[in-house]
Amino acid sequence: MMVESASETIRSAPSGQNGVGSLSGQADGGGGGSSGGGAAGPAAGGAGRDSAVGADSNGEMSPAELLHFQQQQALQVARQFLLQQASGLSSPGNNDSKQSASAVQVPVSVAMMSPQMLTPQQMQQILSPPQLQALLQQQQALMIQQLQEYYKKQQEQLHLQLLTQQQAGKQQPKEALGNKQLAFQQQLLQMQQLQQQHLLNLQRQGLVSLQPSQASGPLQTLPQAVCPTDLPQLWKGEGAPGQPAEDSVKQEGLDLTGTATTATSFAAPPKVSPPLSHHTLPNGQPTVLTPRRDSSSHEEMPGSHPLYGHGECKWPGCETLCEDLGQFIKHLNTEHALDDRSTAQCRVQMQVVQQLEIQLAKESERLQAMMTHLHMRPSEPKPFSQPVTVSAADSFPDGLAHPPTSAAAPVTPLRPPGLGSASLHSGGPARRRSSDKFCSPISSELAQNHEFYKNADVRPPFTYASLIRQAILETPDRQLTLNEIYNWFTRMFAYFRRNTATWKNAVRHNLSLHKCFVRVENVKGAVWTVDEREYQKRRPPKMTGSPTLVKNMISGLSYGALNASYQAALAESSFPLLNSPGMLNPGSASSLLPLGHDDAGAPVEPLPSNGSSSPPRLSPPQYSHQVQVKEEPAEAEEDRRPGPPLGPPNPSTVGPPEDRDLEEELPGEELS
DNA sequence: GGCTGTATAAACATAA
DNA sequence: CTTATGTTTATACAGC
Repeated sequence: MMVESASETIRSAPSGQNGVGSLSGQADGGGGGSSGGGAAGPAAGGAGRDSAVGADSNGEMSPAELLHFQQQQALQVARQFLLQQASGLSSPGNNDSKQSASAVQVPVSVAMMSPQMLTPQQMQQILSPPQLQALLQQQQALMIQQLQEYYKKQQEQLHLQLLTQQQAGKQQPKEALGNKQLAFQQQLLQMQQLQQQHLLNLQRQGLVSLQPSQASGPLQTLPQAVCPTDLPQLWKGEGAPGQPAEDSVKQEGLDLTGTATTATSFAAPPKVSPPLSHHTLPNGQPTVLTPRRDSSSHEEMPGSHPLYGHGECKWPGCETLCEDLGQFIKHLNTEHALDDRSTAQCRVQMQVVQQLEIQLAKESERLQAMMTHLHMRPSEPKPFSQPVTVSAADSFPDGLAHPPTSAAAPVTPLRPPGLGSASLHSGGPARRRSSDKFCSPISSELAQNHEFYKNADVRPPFTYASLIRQAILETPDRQLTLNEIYNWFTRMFAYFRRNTATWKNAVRHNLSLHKCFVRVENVKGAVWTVDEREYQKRRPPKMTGSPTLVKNMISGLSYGALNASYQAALAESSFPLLNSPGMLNPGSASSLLPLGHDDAGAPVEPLPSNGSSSPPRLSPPQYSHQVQVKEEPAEAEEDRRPGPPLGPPNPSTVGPPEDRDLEEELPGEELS
């Protein structure tokens, strides 16, 4: 093999991988990645990772860095403070608890994802509290002041412009006026973006070092919520669908809060995001990721206007169609001239934006609290005293792959409960067989960590097959085209927003390889469906019987200190059935192991909040029915025996005909 | 050490 | 011709 050189010519992704060890490297520390050459793998991977990561991932920080981070934190705190003031929801206690809580998480999630950046929480751990506090207070005050000042100035400026324009009135040539208004609009937009940016920054608390640059790339700083590749999307959201600015905000909000918005149609940039590119931008600049055309889409194009998109005016409440920019400008000048009405609308819009921002802040905070509550043990971070270094090194041998991306796609302070660490630990690819089975409750796990996977560049601990299945099952029709599957992947997992060539190939490979995936010719082409029976059938003996497996997993997961609650969480996520989802009781951990079967019970899997999918899933029989609906290559007939549409599937193959509602995760006990 | 399941990579085939 | 979609084959790993 040694196809490396060859592959390089074919696609950027592969080459990047080998060279940098993004996917493969991180996967198994060279295991999978080294496929090209057994011996060489590890070595190469190791070298690459060391050199790349070593520089910036070590836990130690220079004084300068510390200061930088402090400032960043101060900035964020200030922003938050501002917001809270605005919303009247100042809850210092809340804030504190949140921070301390996140501090605990940091080690794993953050460290793995962005070794080179410490979160404020971590900073706190490193610095002495009094020190930090003094600094923070100082800077906070400063920042707050500055921010307030800034906003004030902006407002004044706007006001001024409004006035001048009013005076200038229509006396000026239309063009001039148009320009002025344009400038005004842009400024307004800029300001809004700035504010949004602040909010977003707030959201990705803990992350820093993104240049708070201004207008140049407002949204670029909103990392974790949006993967670089999604930016265009976001912008489109704002600029295209003829939505007022508020909508864009909403979108972002959605993103942040967890709904799958971004990648809806996310057209993965055709093989353009080799890991390498990420690496080159440790600071999170997504530039590389965004192909020219993408970036251009949101860059101010010569002939574009923030209030003009998709041929129509995007002034709030106005959807007048305009042939071209010129016409639009005219329209703008006539319909939205500087009058009381427009000004008022402007103000309203500002308020809307503010409200949304506040709302976003609140929701974000709530989410944070929820996550920390559910996933983290408020316990002391003692084990992580040196989180970054340790975890980065331990769990992610190749930390390299992550930093970059994480930088680009910031890291969420959250971390997948339970499995999260597992996945992180194994790092790799869904390559954890056990995880697969064990994770069968994928939907539940997914539901719980939906947010996490969506934003964090962490490889989900599921096999491709299970992911594909999940994607398909989440659909009302239970069928998806290949492209839709791709989209689901990118939408649900930040991880799959890169290395597209690799995982897409894997997806296709899996679809073809596994009998459980059935291709059905449809009116609009071919779609893929899941043959639940096959799927269950192929599943290996559940780990029910093999405590060792479970044990191993846990031990493996607990790269060190896994406390009971954590384990509980882990177990919970793995065996949702046993524990009511949502509540983890530490004590339950022990009970989990025994339980066995992931599928045993059933069902209830909380669906991903994204709702797009139909929560109510069909029971197995129905499934099969549906699946069969489509005619299909009779080939595997005997195997998958379509069985009567409704009738109990073949007993032999399908254990519980009656199926409890178990939906997907059914049972595997049938076999055993 | 053999099996099995999975991940990756890649060569091909085929249809749009 | 290019691209997307599918199929297949080969190799490497991990767990049993």
